Order: sequence, then C-alpha cells, then structure tokens
Amino acid sequence: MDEKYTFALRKIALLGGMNDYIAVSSRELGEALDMSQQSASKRILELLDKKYIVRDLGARKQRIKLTSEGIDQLKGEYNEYRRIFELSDHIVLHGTIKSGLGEGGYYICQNNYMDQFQDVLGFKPYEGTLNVHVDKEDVGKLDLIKGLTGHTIDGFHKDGRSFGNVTAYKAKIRNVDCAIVVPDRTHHKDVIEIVCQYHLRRTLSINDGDRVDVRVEI
Amino acid sequence: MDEKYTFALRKIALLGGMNDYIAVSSRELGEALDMSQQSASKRILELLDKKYIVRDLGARKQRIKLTSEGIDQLKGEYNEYRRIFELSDHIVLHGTIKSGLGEGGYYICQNNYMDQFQDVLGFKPYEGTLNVHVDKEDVGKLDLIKGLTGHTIDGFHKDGRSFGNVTAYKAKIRNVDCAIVVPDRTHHKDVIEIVCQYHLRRTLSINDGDRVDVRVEI
DNA sequence: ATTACTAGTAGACGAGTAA
DNA sequence: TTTACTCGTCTACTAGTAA
Repeated sequence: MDEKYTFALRKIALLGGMNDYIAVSSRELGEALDMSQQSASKRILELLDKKYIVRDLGARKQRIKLTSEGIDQLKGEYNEYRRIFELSDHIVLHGTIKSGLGEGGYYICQNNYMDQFQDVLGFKPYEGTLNVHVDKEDVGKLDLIKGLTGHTIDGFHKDGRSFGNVTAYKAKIRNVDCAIVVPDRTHHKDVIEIVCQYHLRRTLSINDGDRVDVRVEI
Repeated sequence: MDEKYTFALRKIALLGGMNDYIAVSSRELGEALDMSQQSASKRILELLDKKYIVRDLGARKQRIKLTSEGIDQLKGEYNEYRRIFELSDHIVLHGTIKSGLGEGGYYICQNNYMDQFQDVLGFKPYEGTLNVHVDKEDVGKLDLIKGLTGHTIDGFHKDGRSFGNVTAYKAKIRNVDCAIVVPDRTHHKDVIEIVCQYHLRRTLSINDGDRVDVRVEI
C-alpha cells in the first residue's frame, strides 16, 4: 500500500512541492488525485504521519512541502522507470574534463587498490585518475550507476589510515576501455574519477574543459 | 484507481515484460506486487481486460507481455517523473550533425512558415535547416519536448499541397539562439530540424558528424 | 472559505477451493 | 503444480457535518 502515497507525493511534486512550500487546499489536492476533499485531507495526514511531507497550517490555506524522505520515495520509483526505459546496455554520462589529481586520485593510486583493479578490470591502471565533471542534467544517472553491481574493490588499512571499499564500473571513453571508480562511502558529487590502462589525456588528446562522453557498461 | 494498474505494469516491465513474453505465474506476480496469488490473478485479468497486457496461457505457466497501450501508460508516468526530476529550465539533446537538406528542410522553408517564425521567434530564419541526429539515449526526451507548449505555426495550402501545423521550440546551440521545428503530425524520429537566424554550419564551423548539444528552453 | 471528524458504503483483498 | 472462482472481512472511500 505504499503506492497510494507515492501517487500523492508525485502529484504534489508536480504542483511544485519539491523545492518550496506550496499552498494547496485539500480540495485542490483532491482534484489532482481524483478523490474527494475528505480523502485528500486524510491522505495529507497520512503523509505527515509518515514524514513524507511537512505542513505549515495557516489560517486560510495550508502550505505543504515534500521532505527529503518524501523525495527519496519518488526517486525510488523514478529509478525504476529509468531501469525500464533508459537502460539498454549502457549509460552515457556527458561531462567536462576537470583539472587536478584531486583527493580521489591519491586515494585510488594506492598499490593495494591497483592490484585489485588488475584482477577485476583486466588491466593495471596508469597512475592517476581522470576527473570528469558530470553535467548537471546527468548527475542523477550516478544514482542509477551506484545501483548496479559493478566490481567491488576491498578496502584496507595502511600507515594508520583507512582506505574504504571502492566500486569500479567498466566504461569507455571514445571507445577506449576504462573504469569509473567510486568510493562506497561517497555521497552525491558531480565529479567522477576514471582509471585507464593508458594516460587518457595524452592518448585521446583531451584537456581541461574538453567535453567527453563516458559510456558506462551495465 | 488507475494507479494500481500502472504499479502492476511497472513491475511486469521490470521483470522484462516490455520486450518479450515472460513466464510469470500469478504466484510470482503476487510476490512482486506484495499481494496474494488470488489478487494477482485478478489483477492480470483486469490488465487483460484493459488491453494493457496480452497473455499466452500455456499448460504449465502463463506468459505475458505489455501491449503498446500498456507501455504508453508507463511512459505517461515516466514523463511525470522526468518533469519532476529532469526539468530545470531546459532540456539538453545530445546529437550529431547530419547531412542533407532533407524533406523537412524544403517543407520548413516555405515563405508562409518563415513569416510566422519571424513573429514568434523574433528572427527570420536563414533558409534551410540544420539536421541533428539525436543520440539513441536522448530520443525519449523528444516526447517530453512535444509535451511542452512551444510556439504553434499554422499550416496552409499552396499549389494543391497541404502544409500542416508546425511547432517551434526555442533552443540554443553553443549559446546561439535557434529553434527546433517539429511538424505536429510527426511520429517518432531521431532527427530534428533546427532553424536559426544565421547559417549555423558556417557560424559555428560545424560539419557532418560533429557532435552538438541542443539546449531546448522550457 | 478552510480542515477534518464520524458514519455508512462500496470495493479490494485473501482464504478456501475447484478445475 | 497451475489459474481463477465464491465468499466473508476489512479497508478506503465519500457524504454529512462540525469547528
């Protein structure tokens, strides 16, 4: 019975309730949900109870807004649709080459990681990673990718510092085999780290600011 | 109460029922839908009745598949999610420059259309259109765009031939103002026609096979 | 206008079971 | 094992109405 909640949340989101509080009477919500004012009022109370929305109950009209939990509910359903409609056998990330080795570069270049890359990817990465700044409109695809199985690279301890698990996803840039590497304990970022057998900048003659398409295998 | 049907259709699609017949017992579907075998069986009959699925009732196990109507149901909901999550104030179409004036080019370059373009777009297009072959993974975005209001260009008759209504959507290629023009009575294609005040190939130094991002305004 | 209670009803669901 | 019927229950809805 989770379905009726996401249905309501979706309609609220379409009314603009994702970013801001919106003034929606129970009568109006009932119209959007094709149900009575009374039922819509009840639905709002249920959504409040489940912490999917928050409400500012003014004198004339209530104002409601999705919580991050509510947004997550929608995202889950959205990702199901993406699995249905978008996934052929690859996902294409559009982005721009970014400068710097970055923290991730140092992180990833540990020998322990490198040996494991050799095993799962079939090549020993060239030292250093290529950073790609993923276009805003493609950042959501990273969620999808993290939902894939990928290749798990075990973490380890060294010199008192802990290096966590990393997941590698096989990919291609301009038909050159490479892999996206993502530390498991990472939250939303718009920069991805790419490892490759070759020095990608030199091999493909790409530089900071150049646009690239990263084709991730599924 | 359409919601429970799309819920079932979505789960069937996730099981692979979009492309091929899949063997799913009512027991299994019940598991996927978190309901009893009996209710799942009933749901299947309802979906059949609504022509959302077709069934091949074998001796041991039934095999089901979504119909195009069923897929359309899902697409409708999918597009709602895209409006929620993907639409900021633009949609980016990734594609490749394609050669030839094409039929659309001749079509669009009629004076009657051109005068109307001047009115709604604020510029008189350079004669001829730029054809962009939209990447496979972005073709679905064309659905979204066609769902927008856009600018309607009225059709007309000339020399016994009828020219239908056309819709123009303001866009930008590498920050140059242009517009995508779509004949209203067009079905799924992966090539879009673009009009612009300037000769785009010359202005931007682009040629067949070059990749471009078309940023469509909402 | 609002929101939201109570009461009554229609329909969705699962158990039991037949084919 | 399947699919799918009947039937009883219980939930989800709407109408009426209060605040």
